[in-house]
Amino acid sequence: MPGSASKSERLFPVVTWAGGTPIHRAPLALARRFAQICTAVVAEALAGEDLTPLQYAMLANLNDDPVVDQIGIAGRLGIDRNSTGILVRQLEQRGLVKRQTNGADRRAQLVRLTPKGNELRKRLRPIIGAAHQRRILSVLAPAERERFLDQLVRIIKANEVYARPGAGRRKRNSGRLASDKK
Amino acid sequence: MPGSASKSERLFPVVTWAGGTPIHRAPLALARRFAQICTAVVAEALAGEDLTPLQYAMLANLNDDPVVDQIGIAGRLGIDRNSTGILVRQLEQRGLVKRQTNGADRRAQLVRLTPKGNELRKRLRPIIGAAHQRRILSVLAPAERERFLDQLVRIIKANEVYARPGAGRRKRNSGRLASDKK
DNA sequence: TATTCATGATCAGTTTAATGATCATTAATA
DNA sequence: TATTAATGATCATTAAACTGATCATGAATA
Repeated sequence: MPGSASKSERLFPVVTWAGGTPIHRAPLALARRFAQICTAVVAEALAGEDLTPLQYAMLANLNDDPVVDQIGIAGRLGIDRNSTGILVRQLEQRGLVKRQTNGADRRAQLVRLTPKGNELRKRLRPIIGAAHQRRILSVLAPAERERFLDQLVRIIKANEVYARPGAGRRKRNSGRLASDKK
Repeated sequence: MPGSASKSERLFPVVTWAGGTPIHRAPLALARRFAQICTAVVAEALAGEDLTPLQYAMLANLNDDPVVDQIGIAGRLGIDRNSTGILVRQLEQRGLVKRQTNGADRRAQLVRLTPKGNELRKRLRPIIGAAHQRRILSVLAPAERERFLDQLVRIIKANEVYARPGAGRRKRNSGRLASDKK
């Protein structure tokens, strides 16, 4: 039935192709692909370093403010505090970060880069930055790049309550079927 | 040492705040948050429907071309074929899609919406579209919205080889430590 | 035709990152 | 001060989505 497309179908048509595959021109579908691309580009730039993109992101963030606890890191990376603890331990075992209990608040584990971790961060940062530029932003005209990042920042700031880990995930047992053992 | 920021630090400064939390103004960090937001917005709009955002995305995509095999669906959603099979089975058990073996190629499982599935899709689509508009795109000036989506599409098209599932993930056992049991 | 390769699907098992509960410590309040 | 609530971290477990192997079928080639 041509001409019968609903309003939302007109707003987010299904005519966009990536490599011959139709995808929806809607924020959710585009955001998923965009994040995949950014992750893959960074992963490629990290090849041989034995670091995941998230581990790299943690190194990069730790430089900003050298004394952060794990809750602070979780907020910066957008992951939950448990995953953060696992990630910190992995990097600690490799000697890239160290933990020390906060004297003032002995619940908190303050995390900081070791000299070795800082060396690695300094070496990788221009590599990752160049990969971002070359693979992702170079598609946009130079004048567009800042505006594009600004738009992303504005969307994120306006929706910070939604920028949390675990959204859309089923809670425990909520998907349980009647046939499952109780 | 003020003024000593490296080139990549100047390109992607660490001065952006979302809710008081500093995040990096770099594609990877922004893309992660952006995808989180889109997922959470859609999940909220789907509250009470017992559908994950990905399940909804599959319903929405199945309408475009009613006869697709699971490999085709995987490509459209940007997930691997195994996850696709699991997702299809979940929706099949709820009577939203049905599978039938292709007569011409009996390897393939052709998936299509059932009338019930199509009803659900038609009911949800404007709800999801409105949530996208209200929560995400309304932040941008009307004239910016199309351009923003265009920019995302251009980045995706130019990097389709990177738009694949599983990037940045460790291969089996590659993270094994010497202390692990063999 | 027989053999080899390619493709769609599924099975078994792994990796990542989440949830929910709990412990230790700190802050707030009766 | 004693009690209760809040916070940072960790433990045990679950959920989602992946990898690698395998099976069935189909296509290409000797």
